[in-house]
Amino acid sequence: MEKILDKDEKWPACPVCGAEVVKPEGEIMYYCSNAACPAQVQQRLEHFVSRGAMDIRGIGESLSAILLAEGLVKDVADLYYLKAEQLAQLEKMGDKSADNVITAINNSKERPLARVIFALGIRHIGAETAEILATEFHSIDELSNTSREKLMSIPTIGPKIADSIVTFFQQEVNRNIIKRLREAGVRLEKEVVKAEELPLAGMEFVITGHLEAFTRQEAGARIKALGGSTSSNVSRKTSYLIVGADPGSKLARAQALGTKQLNEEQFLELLRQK
DNA sequence: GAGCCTCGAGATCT
DNA sequence: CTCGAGGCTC
Repeated sequence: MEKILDKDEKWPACPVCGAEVVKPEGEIMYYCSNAACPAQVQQRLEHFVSRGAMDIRGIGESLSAILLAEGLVKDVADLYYLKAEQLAQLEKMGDKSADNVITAINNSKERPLARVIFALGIRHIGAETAEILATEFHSIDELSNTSREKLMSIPTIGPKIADSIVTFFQQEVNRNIIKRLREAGVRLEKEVVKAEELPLAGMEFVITGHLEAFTRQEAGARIKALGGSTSSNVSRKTSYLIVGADPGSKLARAQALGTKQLNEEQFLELLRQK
C-alpha cells in the first residue's frame, strides 16, 4: 500500500547528504538517491575491500573513511594509484603499515573474476550471483556488453537483476572506474586455471544409459571443461561410471571391476561442486 | 491457449 | 529476487 503524502508533507531526506530518498516499489526501505552521497561512497569502498570481494587486508571501515576524507581516494579505482608515501603521512600510519597496505592492494589485482564482479557492488549482485555470472561470461567486458535478453536467459537471473546489470554498465562513472582498474593492472578476465588444478583433473568417466539433463556430447563437454576425460569403455582406469536410464553392458563390467558409480543426480551434484 | 496478474515457496541480498 | 502454479481475460 503506497503512502499518500499530504500537500505540504515532505518525503524523508537522506540523513547524511540531505538528498531526496526513494522507495522502490514493494520495498519498505528508503534509499538515498544520490550516488555521490558520502555514506554511499564509503559503503562501496568498504564493500570493495571486504573479505568476500577483493579482500584487501589493512583497509576497513576506519581507513576507508580516512582515505575519503583526505581526498586520497574518490572511488575504488583510486586505491590502485595510491603511493606508500601518501599513506605513511596519515595519522597512526608508519612506513611499515603503509607498505603492507600497498602490498595488499597489489595482491588483490589477481582476484578471480567472480570476486571482481561482486566487488563492483552492482545492486542485487551478491556473492552467489557473481559466481554464476563468472561462469557465463569470460570477462567484465563481455558482461558489460551483454544484453538484457541474454542475461534473462540465465537461470536465477530475472528482469530486476538483468536491468540492474545493464544500467550499471551504462553509467559513465562505472565505465570509467572499470577503465582505470584495467589500466592499473587489475585482472578483469577469467583466471586461467592450470590443467592439473581443474577439479576433475586425472579422472576418466564413462557413461552408460540415457541421461535426462543433457546429451552424451554435452555431458562429455562439461567433464572436459572441468579437466576430466571420457572413454567409451570401462577399464581399470575408469574413475566413475555414470549410470543413466536403461544402462547397457558397461554396468555389468563396472560391477565386475568394482568401478565407482554415479547416478545422474550424483553426477549433476559433482558438476555443481565444480 | 496465449498473455497477464497475483501469490507463495525457496534462495539470495542488504 | 526468481520462478512456477493457479486464476482471469480475451
